[in-house]
Amino acid sequence: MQPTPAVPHGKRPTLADVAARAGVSTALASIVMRDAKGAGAATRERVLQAAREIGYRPDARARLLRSHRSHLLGVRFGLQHPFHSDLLEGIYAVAEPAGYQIALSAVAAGRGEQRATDTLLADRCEALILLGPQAPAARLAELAAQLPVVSVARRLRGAAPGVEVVRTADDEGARQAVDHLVALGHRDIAHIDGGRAPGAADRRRGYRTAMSRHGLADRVRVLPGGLTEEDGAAGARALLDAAPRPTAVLAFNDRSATGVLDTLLRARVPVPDGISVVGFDDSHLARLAHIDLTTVGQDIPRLAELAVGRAIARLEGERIPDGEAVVAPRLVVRGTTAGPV
Amino acid sequence: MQPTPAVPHGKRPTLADVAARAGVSTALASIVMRDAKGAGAATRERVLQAAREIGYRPDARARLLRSHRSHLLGVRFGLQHPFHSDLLEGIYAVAEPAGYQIALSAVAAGRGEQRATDTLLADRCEALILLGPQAPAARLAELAAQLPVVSVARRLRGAAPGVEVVRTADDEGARQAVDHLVALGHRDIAHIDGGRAPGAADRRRGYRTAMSRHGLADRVRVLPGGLTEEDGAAGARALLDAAPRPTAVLAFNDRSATGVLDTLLRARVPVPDGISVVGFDDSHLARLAHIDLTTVGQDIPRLAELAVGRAIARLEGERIPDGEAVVAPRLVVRGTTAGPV
DNA sequence: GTCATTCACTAGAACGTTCTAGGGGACGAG
DNA sequence: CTCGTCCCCTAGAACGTTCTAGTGAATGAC
Repeated sequence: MQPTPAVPHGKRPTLADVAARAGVSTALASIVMRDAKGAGAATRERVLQAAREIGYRPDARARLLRSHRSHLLGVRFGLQHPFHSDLLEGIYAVAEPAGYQIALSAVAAGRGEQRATDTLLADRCEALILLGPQAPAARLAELAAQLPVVSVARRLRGAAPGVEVVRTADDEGARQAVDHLVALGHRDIAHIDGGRAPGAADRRRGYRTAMSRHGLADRVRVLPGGLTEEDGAAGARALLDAAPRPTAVLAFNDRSATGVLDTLLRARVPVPDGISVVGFDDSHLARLAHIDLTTVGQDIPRLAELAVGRAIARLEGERIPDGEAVVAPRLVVRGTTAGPV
Repeated sequence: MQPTPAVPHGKRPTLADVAARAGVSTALASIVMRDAKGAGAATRERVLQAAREIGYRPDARARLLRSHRSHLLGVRFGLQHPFHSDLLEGIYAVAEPAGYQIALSAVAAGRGEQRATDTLLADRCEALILLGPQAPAARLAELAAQLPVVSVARRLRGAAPGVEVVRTADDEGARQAVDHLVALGHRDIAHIDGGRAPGAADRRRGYRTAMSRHGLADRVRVLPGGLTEEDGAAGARALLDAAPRPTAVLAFNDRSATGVLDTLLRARVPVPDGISVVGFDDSHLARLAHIDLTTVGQDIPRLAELAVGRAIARLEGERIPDGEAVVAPRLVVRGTTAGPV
């Protein structure tokens, strides 16, 4: 027999039940459950015992209702973004040890950002962490007037006062990729971009300036792309027809790079000996042995730490260094890059 | 100027504020906010106007604290499973129109199933929907003694009384794949399995019985695999060395199948003309034009609908048909299967 | 012996809602 | 005119917890 819950269904045990069973006041029971000081050792044990026996669980709602602080961080994320899942891992890892709970709200088909935000606000979150928000800056500013808001992985140049921004230095990442390729001896380096995706403009710019800095401004070739394998594949097909054919490609992200690799493979162009390929994100995909993609990694744990840190800092009234928190990316060299033949 | 929230920070407006501004009792304001009957049209408008002006938002916690029902379904999911994300899409789509809110809790590194469950219980969820739970059946049964529990995509043969089970007929899916390949003329059909992954045993069994039913028991070949691209790639390498080389492969899932495709491509074995490949899941991956994988699709919307439906049925006291809810999969024929040469 | 201090504990209010019970007024039926 | 109904509305309790303000006893300082 497992320890009988003693309360079959319907009404769950309350603090008053615990107190009654232990023969103390609810206030004291509360003290014990919160592990606050003000209770004797013997009584403490007696209360805990009583709680265990009747299977008591504190009611988070009542608890938050009464306490002034809720210690609850609302995180809004997109269900279809593996990158967001990775960030969430990091956010949990930082927030819970810091004494903050996480309330999740997903953006899904038929459940827009606004809707997802509303439930977080209704849940009395103290601050909002928005992963890759798409809403107009004005809307974010409006939110920020009500509570601390952190935008992760979306650039907002001054357009949304009060919103904390945490992001990767996308331009710097593109620069690192170009530098790496140039160091290997490449000169004809193309970029299949991410269109209007967040970060795409910065990566495009980083690619352009890096090329110029190497005196390769005339070799700049940007192909319109997007964030899926499909976009990468289409870009690669366009590249194969081009003359002169570039010897290296920087894709917008790993998914796109996978599409590039696939197209090259089908066209019997060896990688990296025929064409070098660089991705962006260092996703699980890139690490797979049979893909083994050279890519620009985002420092996800650091992004998560900064996001949570800024939110908490704002809540606890600390002054925060002005401006965005920009995290440096790091090139991960694997098997898809080599010198040109 | 945007509509000034009138409450800068700290204290958010309460129902009493709305009532005071509209010149009515809080009870009446509550009626209006809940859209319940018992308020005149003019007053209703006046209250709504007041609420709008001061930027009032109902406090979900206080609301749930008072009402006997919370109409809150707790959903536990794994951050690293795209399949769970897809299920969540479906769950939101069904639950919200039915008048139920969703509380999410993620299983992440350093945040086990137990911990994830605890927060849901503390939030006073009325029922739990667990996606791919790994906990021992006894633990699930223990939970089920406290509140309705639905396990999605994990088989529990009678070991956890009180737990509702919703899952795909994995054996049937494997059968459909084999039937399709046999109809195309294949006889040497291999299976790269999923090891200990949920569903793997059923798919293995389905493959075996289908082969037998076609009189191909002596052609059965099961290779040890897993759920990643890597596992599929390894299995494919083993197949290429085998004699006689099979003309078709059923992979455990799409990720595995992608690994198979990659290996075949590298080995210059044309697909489908050299070897046919079938996946499982019909993930986004499979649908990509340059992969175009024939695969067994799980009916995700249906799984979600059943999961939510069972949870709600249990809550509202309806009698539920005995046994598991098993959803039929459906073969999606794309470009990676054809007759043998 | 008196006073302050500390400690273990308690009564009761408070958090922001919803629910129960009921109070007036208007209206129609008899 | 009286009664019953219906409609709009309100007072006050309740939900399960934490917080504030204490109470009484024991301890220690002088």
